[in-house]
Amino acid sequence: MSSPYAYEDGPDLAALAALLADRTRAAFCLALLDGRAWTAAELARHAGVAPSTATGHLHRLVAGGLLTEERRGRHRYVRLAGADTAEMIESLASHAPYRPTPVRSLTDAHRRRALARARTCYDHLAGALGVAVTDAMTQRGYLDWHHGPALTAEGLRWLRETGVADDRPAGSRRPHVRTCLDWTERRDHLAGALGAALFRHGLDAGWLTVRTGSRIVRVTEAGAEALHTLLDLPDTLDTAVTSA
Amino acid sequence: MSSPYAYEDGPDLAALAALLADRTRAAFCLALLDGRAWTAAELARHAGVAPSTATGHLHRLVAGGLLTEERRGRHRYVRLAGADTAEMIESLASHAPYRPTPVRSLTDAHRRRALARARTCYDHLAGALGVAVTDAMTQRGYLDWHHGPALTAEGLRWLRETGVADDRPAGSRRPHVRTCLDWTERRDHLAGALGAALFRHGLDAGWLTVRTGSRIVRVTEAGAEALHTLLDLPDTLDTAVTSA
DNA sequence: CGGACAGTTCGGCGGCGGCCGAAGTGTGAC
DNA sequence: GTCACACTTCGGCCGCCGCCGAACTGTCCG
Repeated sequence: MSSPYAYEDGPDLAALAALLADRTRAAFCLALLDGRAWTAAELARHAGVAPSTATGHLHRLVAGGLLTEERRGRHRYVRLAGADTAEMIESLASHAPYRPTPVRSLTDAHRRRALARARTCYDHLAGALGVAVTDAMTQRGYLDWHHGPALTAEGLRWLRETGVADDRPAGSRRPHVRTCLDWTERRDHLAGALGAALFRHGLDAGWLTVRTGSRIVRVTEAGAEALHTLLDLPDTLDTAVTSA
Repeated sequence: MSSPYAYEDGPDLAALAALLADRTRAAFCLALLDGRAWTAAELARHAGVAPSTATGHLHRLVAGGLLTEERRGRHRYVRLAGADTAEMIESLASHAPYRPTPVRSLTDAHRRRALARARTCYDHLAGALGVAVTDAMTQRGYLDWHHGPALTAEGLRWLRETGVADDRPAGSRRPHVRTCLDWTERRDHLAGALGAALFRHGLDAGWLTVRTGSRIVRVTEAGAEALHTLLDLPDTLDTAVTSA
């Protein structure tokens, strides 16, 4: 019993944590939370390290199962291994201390405000807008939190009427309704398969747009109108949503 | 944009992960998942390091907010900061690779089997028994997974009849029904406030016992009978539950 | 074929951090 | 008062690992 680590069977928590315990690798993972596949060079530039350094980090992350890679020609595309990985990272991030950084410019300030207002969280909506949508769905009786988050019968009807394609693949083990702690709002927003379906619908319907390479979500005019009629969200999303 | 880390505002994922990225600290946290308060010396012996080494690690964990400490006389008691911290660690552990260790003795084999059969997971039940209870509650219609885990009306009635004290403190933000990935079974078991209430009731009613300093849960004779009549679990828990 | 470019491998440097033992501080028991 | 003991602080050792630049491999394009 006394020899060091001898009876340390069980999950190798330290090995997993070590993958995220480096600033550069953490920056990679946070960037990849946008759900896209990035190339090694993109990530290297993003984190401010040399390509050779990025290579090593990516090897470790892929070997550790956090990332999957896809070689295409001379490019190495890399993405998060799956929704569960993304949710693990988000959940970890929501427990992590916030690192304040001085605002360096006007565009920087704008970028941050936009990110706090509405952004993607892997494959669903986050930020003030994500929380607002979740709240509105609750208030209108589409979500019930009494015994954990759940979709109500009215919610199901509402989804059908709205035309949200919420069919889960039969074999999928992904939870349907799930919450995800929003790290700017410090409150739950809707995640899981339902959150993803909702967000996908928002894109398909032309309510939301996302610029490639960014997590910032913009609401179109049609989107503002839809959110107003469907969920009573204020038209003046820019101001109203930001203040909350 | 290109200066390293300059725009790295946001959650400091790496700092949090670094706390868990060391074998000794990870062993501390996993041990503390039993929900008890441990002394520094106990943890040091458990992990096989010198007391002076443990001191340093505990300082970091407390400073990082993962642990809280309580000085009493010449002892320093330390415990997980809360249920959310415990759940974060459990969720991380369930994603971590399993580290196989050779079985070293007969008692070791017994200990592992007992741990896989039934153990505590911070403040609720885990292991094969935890999963079996969750399954039985689902099969009898007490839990509904169709739209995320939720307690049904029948489930609520059953809890009342059984006498489980499931009153949540009014101000609590802790989720009521929650799942927790079991790392031996690789399936969900019941967690959250409900899982804790259920486990507490099992202890109070004399159905379950836990030896101090261990996570192993034993089912009493009365417990086996109760689980049989209440949930149709087989009497022969030792054999039946183990095989699953 | 040659040049541009993405990614990789390798060697070497530097620093962080985990480990210990020895010595020191405070608490509790007798 | 004296001893035992829990914990702490400090100094020093050692190894790991993150970083880079330079050289190399392979792909795409003209």
